[in-house]
Amino acid sequence: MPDTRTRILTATGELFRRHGFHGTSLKQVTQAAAATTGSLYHFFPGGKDELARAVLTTSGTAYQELFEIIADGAATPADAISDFFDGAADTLEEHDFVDICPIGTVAREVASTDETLRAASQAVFGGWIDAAARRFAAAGLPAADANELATTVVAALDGAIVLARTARDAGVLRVTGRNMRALVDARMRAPVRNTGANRASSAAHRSRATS
Amino acid sequence: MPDTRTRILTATGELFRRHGFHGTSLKQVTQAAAATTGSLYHFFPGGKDELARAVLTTSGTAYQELFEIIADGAATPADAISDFFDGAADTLEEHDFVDICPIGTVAREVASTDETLRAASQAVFGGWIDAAARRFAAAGLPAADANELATTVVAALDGAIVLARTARDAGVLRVTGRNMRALVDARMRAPVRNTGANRASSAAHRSRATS
DNA sequence: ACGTTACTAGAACGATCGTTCTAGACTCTC
DNA sequence: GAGAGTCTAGAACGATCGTTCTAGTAACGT
Repeated sequence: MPDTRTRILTATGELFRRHGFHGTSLKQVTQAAAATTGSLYHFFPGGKDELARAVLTTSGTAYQELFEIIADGAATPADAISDFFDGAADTLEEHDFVDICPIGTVAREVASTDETLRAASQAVFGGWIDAAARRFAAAGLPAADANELATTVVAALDGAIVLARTARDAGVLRVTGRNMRALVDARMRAPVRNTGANRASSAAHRSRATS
Repeated sequence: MPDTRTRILTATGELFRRHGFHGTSLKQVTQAAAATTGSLYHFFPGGKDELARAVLTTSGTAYQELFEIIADGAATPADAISDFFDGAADTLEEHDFVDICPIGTVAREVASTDETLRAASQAVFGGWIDAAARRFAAAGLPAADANELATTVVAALDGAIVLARTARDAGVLRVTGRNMRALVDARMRAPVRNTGANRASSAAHRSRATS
Protein backbone atom coordinates (compact mmCIF):
# COMPACT_ATOMS: atom_id res chain seq x y z
CA MET A 1 0.00 0.00 0.00
CA PRO A 2 1.47 3.35 -1.03
CA ASP A 3 2.14 6.00 1.58
CA THR A 4 -0.63 8.35 2.56
CA ARG A 5 0.61 11.32 0.60
CA THR A 6 0.65 9.50 -2.72
CA ARG A 7 -2.67 7.82 -1.92
CA ILE A 8 -4.20 11.25 -1.46
CA LEU A 9 -2.56 12.49 -4.63
CA THR A 10 -3.77 9.55 -6.68
CA ALA A 11 -7.30 9.67 -5.36
CA THR A 12 -7.54 13.41 -5.95
CA GLY A 13 -6.31 13.06 -9.51
CA GLU A 14 -8.89 10.40 -10.22
CA LEU A 15 -11.70 12.44 -8.70
CA PHE A 16 -10.64 15.57 -10.53
CA ARG A 17 -10.82 13.61 -13.75
CA ARG A 18 -14.40 12.64 -13.06
CA HIS A 19 -15.85 15.72 -11.40
CA GLY A 20 -13.31 18.50 -11.76
CA PHE A 21 -11.95 20.78 -9.08
CA HIS A 22 -15.11 22.27 -7.64
CA GLY A 23 -17.03 19.05 -8.08
CA THR A 24 -14.64 17.14 -5.86
CA SER A 25 -14.96 17.46 -2.08
CA LEU A 26 -12.18 16.79 0.38
CA LYS A 27 -14.41 14.24 2.08
CA GLN A 28 -14.53 12.28 -1.15
CA VAL A 29 -10.76 12.55 -1.32
CA THR A 30 -10.11 11.28 2.18
CA GLN A 31 -12.57 8.44 1.74
CA ALA A 32 -11.14 7.36 -1.62
CA ALA A 33 -7.60 7.61 -0.27
CA ALA A 34 -8.43 5.90 3.04
CA ALA A 35 -6.93 8.88 4.83
CA THR A 36 -8.18 11.38 7.37
CA THR A 37 -8.59 15.12 7.35
CA GLY A 38 -5.64 15.43 9.67
CA SER A 39 -3.34 13.62 7.28
CA LEU A 40 -4.54 15.63 4.33
CA TYR A 41 -3.81 18.92 6.02
CA HIS A 42 -0.55 17.57 7.35
CA PHE A 43 0.79 16.89 3.86
CA PHE A 44 -0.99 19.76 2.18
CA PRO A 45 -1.23 22.58 4.73
CA GLY A 46 -2.44 24.92 2.01
CA GLY A 47 -5.64 22.88 1.74
CA LYS A 48 -7.47 22.18 -1.47
CA ASP A 49 -5.46 24.67 -3.50
CA GLU A 50 -2.11 23.19 -2.59
CA LEU A 51 -3.44 19.72 -3.18
CA ALA A 52 -4.67 20.71 -6.62
CA ARG A 53 -1.34 22.29 -7.46
CA ALA A 54 0.45 19.08 -6.52
CA VAL A 55 -1.96 16.99 -8.57
CA LEU A 56 -1.51 19.20 -11.61
CA THR A 57 2.27 19.09 -11.58
CA THR A 58 2.43 15.40 -10.71
CA SER A 59 0.15 14.14 -13.43
CA GLY A 60 1.49 16.77 -15.79
CA THR A 61 5.01 15.42 -15.60
CA ALA A 62 3.70 11.86 -15.69
CA TYR A 63 2.07 12.50 -19.03
CA GLN A 64 5.12 14.24 -20.34
CA GLU A 65 7.20 11.20 -19.46
CA LEU A 66 4.65 9.01 -21.17
CA PHE A 67 4.97 11.10 -24.29
CA GLU A 68 8.75 10.81 -24.20
CA ILE A 69 8.51 7.04 -23.91
CA ILE A 70 6.12 6.78 -26.84
CA ALA A 71 8.18 9.21 -28.89
CA ASP A 72 11.34 7.23 -28.15
CA GLY A 73 9.64 4.14 -29.52
CA ALA A 74 8.34 5.82 -32.65
CA ALA A 75 10.20 6.08 -35.94
CA THR A 76 9.21 9.68 -36.61
CA PRO A 77 7.57 12.53 -34.69
CA ALA A 78 4.48 12.01 -36.84
CA ASP A 79 4.35 8.41 -35.68
CA ALA A 80 4.76 9.55 -32.11
CA ILE A 81 1.77 11.86 -32.41
CA SER A 82 -0.60 9.34 -33.89
CA ASP A 83 0.63 6.70 -31.44
CA PHE A 84 -0.13 9.01 -28.55
CA PHE A 85 -3.62 9.79 -29.80
CA ASP A 86 -4.35 6.13 -30.42
CA GLY A 87 -3.07 5.20 -27.00
CA ALA A 88 -5.27 7.84 -25.43
CA ALA A 89 -8.24 6.47 -27.36
CA ASP A 90 -7.58 2.96 -26.09
CA THR A 91 -7.21 4.15 -22.53
CA LEU A 92 -10.42 6.14 -22.71
CA GLU A 93 -12.34 3.12 -23.91
CA GLU A 94 -10.85 0.88 -21.26
CA HIS A 95 -11.79 3.34 -18.53
CA ASP A 96 -15.37 3.71 -19.77
CA PHE A 97 -14.76 7.28 -20.88
CA VAL A 98 -13.77 8.59 -17.51
CA ASP A 99 -11.36 11.40 -18.20
CA ILE A 100 -7.75 10.43 -18.76
CA CYS A 101 -6.20 13.61 -17.48
CA PRO A 102 -7.36 16.13 -14.88
CA ILE A 103 -5.42 19.09 -16.17
CA GLY A 104 -7.62 20.39 -18.93
CA THR A 105 -10.68 20.19 -16.72
CA VAL A 106 -9.12 21.95 -13.77
CA ALA A 107 -7.45 24.51 -16.03
CA ARG A 108 -10.80 25.57 -17.43
CA GLU A 109 -12.39 25.88 -14.03
CA VAL A 110 -9.70 28.00 -12.45
CA ALA A 111 -8.17 29.98 -15.33
CA SER A 112 -10.19 33.07 -14.52
CA THR A 113 -10.26 32.62 -10.76
CA ASP A 114 -7.19 31.15 -9.11
CA GLU A 115 -3.93 32.67 -10.30
CA THR A 116 -1.60 30.10 -8.77
CA LEU A 117 -3.55 27.19 -10.22
CA ARG A 118 -3.69 28.93 -13.58
CA ALA A 119 0.08 29.31 -13.50
CA ALA A 120 0.49 25.66 -12.54
CA SER A 121 -1.64 24.47 -15.45
CA GLN A 122 0.20 26.78 -17.80
CA ALA A 123 3.50 25.27 -16.71
CA VAL A 124 2.17 21.80 -17.47
CA PHE A 125 0.84 22.75 -20.89
CA GLY A 126 4.07 24.58 -21.63
CA GLY A 127 6.09 21.52 -20.74
CA TRP A 128 4.04 19.36 -23.08
CA ILE A 129 4.36 21.83 -25.92
CA ASP A 130 8.11 22.09 -25.39
CA ALA A 131 8.47 18.33 -25.33
CA ALA A 132 6.63 17.92 -28.61
CA ALA A 133 8.39 20.90 -30.18
CA ARG A 134 11.77 19.41 -29.29
CA ARG A 135 10.88 16.28 -31.25
CA PHE A 136 9.78 18.28 -34.26
CA ALA A 137 12.87 20.45 -34.13
CA ALA A 138 15.10 17.41 -33.81
CA ALA A 139 13.51 16.09 -36.98
CA GLY A 140 14.56 19.21 -38.83
CA LEU A 141 11.76 21.71 -38.38
CA PRO A 142 12.70 25.34 -37.61
CA ALA A 143 12.19 26.21 -33.97
CA ALA A 144 9.29 28.60 -34.51
CA ASP A 145 7.44 26.16 -36.75
CA ALA A 146 8.07 23.35 -34.29
CA ASN A 147 6.58 25.35 -31.48
CA GLU A 148 3.48 26.33 -33.42
CA LEU A 149 2.91 22.78 -34.56
CA ALA A 150 3.31 21.45 -31.05
CA THR A 151 0.85 24.01 -29.73
CA THR A 152 -1.75 22.90 -32.22
CA VAL A 153 -1.21 19.24 -31.46
CA VAL A 154 -1.61 19.74 -27.72
CA ALA A 155 -4.72 21.84 -28.27
CA ALA A 156 -6.22 19.23 -30.55
CA LEU A 157 -5.43 16.49 -28.05
CA ASP A 158 -7.15 18.28 -25.21
CA GLY A 159 -10.16 19.15 -27.31
CA ALA A 160 -10.43 15.68 -28.76
CA ILE A 161 -10.51 14.18 -25.28
CA VAL A 162 -13.44 16.42 -24.37
CA LEU A 163 -15.33 15.52 -27.51
CA ALA A 164 -14.61 11.82 -27.16
CA ARG A 165 -15.77 11.74 -23.56
CA THR A 166 -18.88 13.72 -24.32
CA ALA A 167 -19.80 11.56 -27.29
CA ARG A 168 -18.61 8.42 -25.55
CA ASP A 169 -16.76 7.61 -28.75
CA ALA A 170 -13.00 7.26 -28.81
CA GLY A 171 -13.08 7.44 -32.59
CA VAL A 172 -12.87 11.20 -32.23
CA LEU A 173 -9.40 10.80 -30.77
CA ARG A 174 -8.27 8.43 -33.50
CA VAL A 175 -9.59 10.67 -36.25
CA THR A 176 -7.99 13.74 -34.75
CA GLY A 177 -4.76 11.81 -34.32
CA ARG A 178 -4.75 10.90 -37.97
CA ASN A 179 -5.34 14.48 -38.98
CA MET A 180 -2.60 15.70 -36.67
CA ARG A 181 -0.27 13.16 -38.16
CA ALA A 182 -1.14 14.43 -41.62
CA LEU A 183 -0.53 17.98 -40.48
CA VAL A 184 2.84 17.09 -39.01
CA ASP A 185 3.80 15.24 -42.18
CA ALA A 186 2.80 18.20 -44.31
CA ARG A 187 4.70 20.67 -42.18
CA MET A 188 7.78 18.46 -42.19
CA ARG A 189 7.70 18.32 -45.94
CA ALA A 190 7.11 22.05 -46.37
CA PRO A 191 8.05 24.04 -43.26
CA VAL A 192 6.79 27.31 -44.69
CA ARG A 193 5.43 29.84 -42.26
CA ASN A 194 1.87 30.66 -43.15
CA THR A 195 0.61 34.07 -42.04
CA GLY A 196 -3.13 33.78 -42.45
CA ALA A 197 -5.24 36.85 -43.04
CA ASN A 198 -7.22 38.19 -40.11
CA ARG A 199 -10.49 39.12 -41.70
CA ALA A 200 -13.36 41.16 -40.37
CA SER A 201 -14.96 38.48 -38.26
CA SER A 202 -14.21 39.79 -34.81
CA ALA A 203 -17.14 42.19 -34.85
CA ALA A 204 -19.57 39.36 -35.43
CA HIS A 205 -17.88 37.37 -32.71
CA ARG A 206 -18.16 40.23 -30.31
CA SER A 207 -21.85 40.86 -30.84
CA ARG A 208 -22.70 37.21 -30.29
CA ALA A 209 -20.36 36.19 -27.57
CA THR A 210 -22.63 37.23 -24.74
CA SER A 211 -25.75 35.48 -25.96
CA MET B 1 -34.11 45.41 -19.56
CA PRO B 2 -34.57 41.86 -20.79
CA ASP B 3 -37.13 39.61 -19.16
CA THR B 4 -36.17 37.66 -16.10
CA ARG B 5 -35.78 34.34 -17.83
CA THR B 6 -33.23 35.59 -20.33
CA ARG B 7 -31.46 37.59 -17.63
CA ILE B 8 -31.03 34.40 -15.65
CA LEU B 9 -29.89 32.54 -18.74
CA THR B 10 -27.34 35.18 -19.67
CA ALA B 11 -25.97 35.53 -16.17
CA THR B 12 -25.64 31.78 -15.78
CA GLY B 13 -23.81 31.47 -19.08
CA GLU B 14 -21.35 34.13 -18.06
CA LEU B 15 -20.75 32.58 -14.67
CA PHE B 16 -20.34 29.13 -16.15
CA ARG B 17 -17.68 30.55 -18.45
CA ARG B 18 -15.73 31.87 -15.50
CA HIS B 19 -16.21 29.21 -12.87
CA GLY B 20 -17.85 26.23 -14.51
CA PHE B 21 -20.91 24.34 -13.40
CA HIS B 22 -19.95 23.31 -9.88
CA GLY B 23 -18.10 26.55 -9.27
CA THR B 24 -21.20 28.62 -9.87
CA SER B 25 -23.80 28.93 -7.13
CA LEU B 26 -27.43 29.80 -7.66
CA LYS B 27 -27.01 32.72 -5.31
CA GLN B 28 -24.39 34.15 -7.66
CA VAL B 29 -26.82 33.59 -10.51
CA THR B 30 -29.75 35.36 -8.88
CA GLN B 31 -27.57 38.26 -7.82
CA ALA B 32 -25.98 38.69 -11.24
CA ALA B 33 -29.36 38.41 -12.93
CA ALA B 34 -31.12 40.67 -10.41
CA ALA B 35 -33.64 37.92 -9.86
CA THR B 36 -34.86 35.95 -6.87
CA THR B 37 -34.84 32.30 -6.01
CA GLY B 38 -38.58 32.17 -6.61
CA SER B 39 -38.22 33.42 -10.16
CA LEU B 40 -35.39 31.04 -10.88
CA TYR B 41 -37.38 28.02 -9.80
CA HIS B 42 -40.46 29.35 -11.54
CA PHE B 43 -38.73 29.36 -14.93
CA PHE B 44 -36.50 26.38 -14.26
CA PRO B 45 -38.42 24.02 -11.97
CA GLY B 46 -35.77 21.38 -12.49
CA GLY B 47 -33.28 23.55 -10.63
CA LYS B 48 -29.63 23.85 -11.48
CA ASP B 49 -29.66 20.94 -13.90
CA GLU B 50 -32.48 22.29 -16.03
CA LEU B 51 -30.89 25.73 -15.98
CA ALA B 52 -27.60 24.28 -17.16
CA ARG B 53 -29.32 22.36 -19.92
CA ALA B 54 -30.98 25.54 -21.14
CA VAL B 55 -27.70 27.43 -21.04
CA LEU B 56 -25.92 24.73 -23.01
CA THR B 57 -28.45 24.57 -25.81
CA THR B 58 -28.94 28.33 -25.95
CA SER B 59 -25.31 29.30 -26.26
CA GLY B 60 -24.65 26.21 -28.35
CA THR B 61 -27.05 27.33 -31.05
CA ALA B 62 -25.84 30.92 -30.73
CA TYR B 63 -22.33 29.85 -31.62
CA GLN B 64 -23.54 27.69 -34.43
CA GLU B 65 -25.38 30.68 -35.89
CA LEU B 66 -22.23 32.74 -35.48
CA PHE B 67 -20.30 30.15 -37.43
CA GLU B 68 -22.87 30.18 -40.21
CA ILE B 69 -22.65 33.96 -40.45
CA ILE B 70 -18.87 33.91 -40.65
CA ALA B 71 -18.92 31.02 -43.11
CA ASP B 72 -21.43 32.85 -45.30
CA GLY B 73 -19.06 35.79 -45.46
CA ALA B 74 -16.01 33.71 -46.26
CA ALA B 75 -14.85 32.77 -49.75
CA THR B 76 -13.95 29.20 -48.88
CA PRO B 77 -14.48 26.84 -45.94
CA ALA B 78 -10.78 27.22 -45.16
CA ASP B 79 -11.29 30.96 -44.88
CA ALA B 80 -14.30 30.41 -42.64
CA ILE B 81 -12.23 28.30 -40.28
CA SER B 82 -9.35 30.71 -39.93
CA ASP B 83 -11.81 33.62 -39.63
CA PHE B 84 -13.58 31.88 -36.81
CA PHE B 85 -10.37 31.14 -34.93
CA ASP B 86 -9.15 34.71 -35.40
CA GLY B 87 -12.47 36.09 -34.23
CA ALA B 88 -12.35 33.92 -31.16
CA ALA B 89 -8.83 35.16 -30.46
CA ASP B 90 -9.96 38.78 -30.68
CA THR B 91 -12.91 38.17 -28.41
CA LEU B 92 -10.78 36.40 -25.86
CA GLU B 93 -8.37 39.32 -25.71
CA GLU B 94 -11.17 41.85 -25.43
CA HIS B 95 -12.74 39.94 -22.56
CA ASP B 96 -9.46 39.63 -20.67
CA PHE B 97 -9.30 35.89 -21.26
CA VAL B 98 -12.54 35.08 -19.57
CA ASP B 99 -13.85 32.03 -21.33
CA ILE B 100 -15.82 32.63 -24.51
CA CYS B 101 -18.02 29.62 -24.30
CA PRO B 102 -19.35 27.63 -21.34
CA ILE B 103 -19.92 24.38 -23.15
CA GLY B 104 -16.50 22.81 -23.10
CA THR B 105 -16.07 23.60 -19.44
CA VAL B 106 -19.42 22.21 -18.38
CA ALA B 107 -19.07 19.21 -20.66
CA ARG B 108 -15.84 18.23 -18.95
CA GLU B 109 -17.32 18.55 -15.49
CA VAL B 110 -20.43 16.51 -16.11
CA ALA B 111 -19.46 14.00 -18.81
CA SER B 112 -18.92 11.22 -16.27
CA THR B 113 -21.62 12.28 -13.84
CA ASP B 114 -24.78 13.77 -15.24
CA GLU B 115 -26.22 11.85 -18.17
CA THR B 116 -28.74 14.47 -19.31
CA LEU B 117 -26.15 17.23 -19.30
CA ARG B 118 -23.71 14.99 -21.11
CA ALA B 119 -26.31 14.36 -23.78
CA ALA B 120 -27.03 18.08 -24.05
CA SER B 121 -23.36 18.92 -24.58
CA GLN B 122 -23.04 16.14 -27.09
CA ALA B 123 -25.94 17.56 -29.07
CA VAL B 124 -24.24 20.94 -29.14
CA PHE B 125 -20.88 19.56 -30.24
CA GLY B 126 -22.62 17.40 -32.81
CA GLY B 127 -24.41 20.41 -34.22
CA TRP B 128 -21.16 22.29 -34.61
CA ILE B 129 -19.46 19.37 -36.30
CA ASP B 130 -22.39 18.93 -38.67
CA ALA B 131 -22.39 22.62 -39.51
CA ALA B 132 -18.71 22.61 -40.36
CA ALA B 133 -18.96 19.30 -42.20
CA ARG B 134 -21.77 20.65 -44.36
CA ARG B 135 -19.50 23.46 -45.50
CA PHE B 136 -16.69 21.07 -46.32
CA ALA B 137 -19.01 18.75 -48.18
CA ALA B 138 -20.53 21.63 -50.12
CA ALA B 139 -17.04 22.52 -51.23
CA GLY B 140 -16.60 19.07 -52.69
CA LEU B 141 -15.24 16.88 -49.93
CA PRO B 142 -16.68 13.37 -49.52
CA ALA B 143 -19.11 13.17 -46.61
CA ALA B 144 -16.95 10.93 -44.43
CA ASP B 145 -13.87 13.09 -44.95
CA ALA B 146 -15.88 16.22 -44.25
CA ASN B 147 -17.12 14.83 -40.99
CA GLU B 148 -13.68 13.76 -39.82
CA LEU B 149 -12.20 17.10 -40.73
CA ALA B 150 -14.96 18.98 -38.93
CA THR B 151 -14.47 16.84 -35.83
CA THR B 152 -10.80 17.71 -35.76
CA VAL B 153 -11.45 21.40 -36.24
CA VAL B 154 -13.98 21.56 -33.41
CA ALA B 155 -11.66 19.63 -31.13
CA ALA B 156 -8.77 21.94 -31.94
CA LEU B 157 -10.93 24.99 -31.34
CA ASP B 158 -12.01 23.82 -27.92
CA GLY B 159 -8.49 22.84 -26.93
CA ALA B 160 -6.99 26.04 -28.25
CA ILE B 161 -9.40 28.08 -26.15
CA VAL B 162 -8.27 26.24 -23.03
CA LEU B 163 -4.62 26.75 -23.84
CA ALA B 164 -5.09 30.38 -24.74
CA ARG B 165 -6.97 31.15 -21.53
CA THR B 166 -4.46 29.30 -19.43
CA ALA B 167 -1.49 31.00 -21.04
CA ARG B 168 -3.36 34.31 -21.31
CA ASP B 169 -2.17 34.43 -24.90
CA ALA B 170 -4.62 34.50 -27.78
CA GLY B 171 -1.79 33.69 -30.16
CA VAL B 172 -2.46 30.04 -29.47
CA LEU B 173 -5.84 30.42 -31.13
CA ARG B 174 -4.42 32.22 -34.14
CA VAL B 175 -1.66 29.66 -34.62
CA THR B 176 -4.07 26.77 -34.30
CA GLY B 177 -6.42 28.50 -36.71
CA ARG B 178 -3.66 28.80 -39.28
CA ASN B 179 -2.79 25.15 -38.90
CA MET B 180 -6.42 24.12 -39.20
CA ARG B 181 -6.69 26.21 -42.31
CA ALA B 182 -3.66 24.45 -43.74
CA LEU B 183 -5.17 21.10 -42.86
CA VAL B 184 -8.44 21.97 -44.54
CA ASP B 185 -6.62 23.18 -47.62
CA ALA B 186 -4.58 20.00 -47.79
CA ARG B 187 -7.62 17.77 -47.39
CA MET B 188 -9.51 19.71 -50.02
CA ARG B 189 -6.68 19.22 -52.43
CA ALA B 190 -6.24 15.53 -51.66
CA PRO B 191 -9.33 14.03 -50.00
CA VAL B 192 -7.71 10.65 -49.48
CA ARG B 193 -8.75 8.68 -46.44
CA ASN B 194 -5.73 7.98 -44.30
CA THR B 195 -5.97 4.94 -42.06
CA GLY B 196 -3.17 5.42 -39.58
CA ALA B 197 -1.54 2.47 -37.90
CA ASN B 198 -2.44 1.77 -34.29
CA ARG B 199 0.87 0.87 -32.79
CA ALA B 200 1.69 -0.71 -29.46
CA SER B 201 1.39 2.37 -27.33
CA SER B 202 -1.76 1.61 -25.43
CA ALA B 203 0.07 -0.54 -22.90
CA ALA B 204 2.32 2.34 -21.96
CA HIS B 205 -0.68 4.62 -21.74
CA ARG B 206 -2.48 2.21 -19.50
CA SER B 207 0.33 1.79 -17.01
CA ARG B 208 0.76 5.54 -16.60
CA ALA B 209 -2.76 6.81 -16.74
CA THR B 210 -3.40 6.42 -13.03
CA SER B 211 -0.32 8.23 -11.80
C1' DA C 1 -65.41 43.34 -9.35
C1' DC C 2 -63.56 38.96 -9.23
C1' DG C 3 -61.01 34.73 -9.96
C1' DT C 4 -57.15 32.93 -12.28
C1' DT C 5 -52.77 32.82 -13.77
C1' DA C 6 -47.97 34.50 -13.96
C1' DC C 7 -44.43 36.02 -11.53
C1' DT C 8 -41.74 37.94 -7.43
C1' DA C 9 -39.93 37.84 -2.79
C1' DG C 10 -37.09 35.84 0.56
C1' DA C 11 -37.11 33.17 4.93
C1' DA C 12 -36.10 28.56 6.21
C1' DC C 13 -34.43 23.62 5.63
C1' DG C 14 -31.09 20.00 6.08
C1' DA C 15 -26.89 18.79 3.95
C1' DT C 16 -22.40 19.54 2.89
C1' DC C 17 -18.54 22.57 2.11
C1' DG C 18 -13.31 23.73 3.40
C1' DT C 19 -10.88 24.46 7.38
C1' DT C 20 -9.32 24.40 12.26
C1' DC C 21 -8.17 22.28 16.31
C1' DT C 22 -7.16 19.12 20.06
C1' DA C 23 -5.74 14.56 21.29
C1' DG C 24 -3.61 10.39 20.59
C1' DA C 25 -0.28 6.96 18.37
C1' DC C 26 3.66 5.84 16.39
C1' DT C 27 8.57 6.36 15.29
C1' DC C 28 13.26 7.89 16.04
C1' DT C 29 17.37 10.20 18.86
C1' DC C 30 19.78 11.09 22.81
C1' DG D 1 12.82 5.93 28.97
C1' DA D 2 12.16 10.81 28.14
C1' DG D 3 11.22 13.91 24.68
C1' DA D 4 10.80 15.58 20.05
C1' DG D 5 9.19 15.01 15.65
C1' DT D 6 5.88 12.77 12.33
C1' DC D 7 1.66 11.29 11.28
C1' DT D 8 -3.28 9.84 12.30
C1' DA D 9 -7.94 10.50 14.07
C1' DG D 10 -12.16 12.84 13.83
C1' DA D 11 -15.17 16.15 16.31
C1' DA D 12 -16.46 20.82 15.69
C1' DC D 13 -16.83 25.48 13.28
C1' DG D 14 -19.15 28.91 10.54
C1' DA D 15 -20.30 29.45 5.82
C1' DT D 16 -22.60 28.22 1.96
C1' DC D 17 -24.85 24.83 -0.91
C1' DG D 18 -29.40 23.54 -3.74
C1' DT D 19 -34.02 23.30 -2.79
C1' DT D 20 -38.66 24.00 -0.74
C1' DC D 21 -42.22 26.63 0.84
C1' DT D 22 -45.46 30.26 1.97
C1' DA D 23 -46.94 34.85 1.06
C1' DG D 24 -47.51 38.45 -1.76
C1' DT D 25 -48.03 41.49 -6.11
C1' DA D 26 -49.31 42.43 -11.10
C1' DA D 27 -51.89 41.59 -15.11
C1' DC D 28 -55.70 40.00 -17.58
C1' DG D 29 -60.12 37.85 -19.27
C1' DT D 30 -64.75 37.89 -18.15
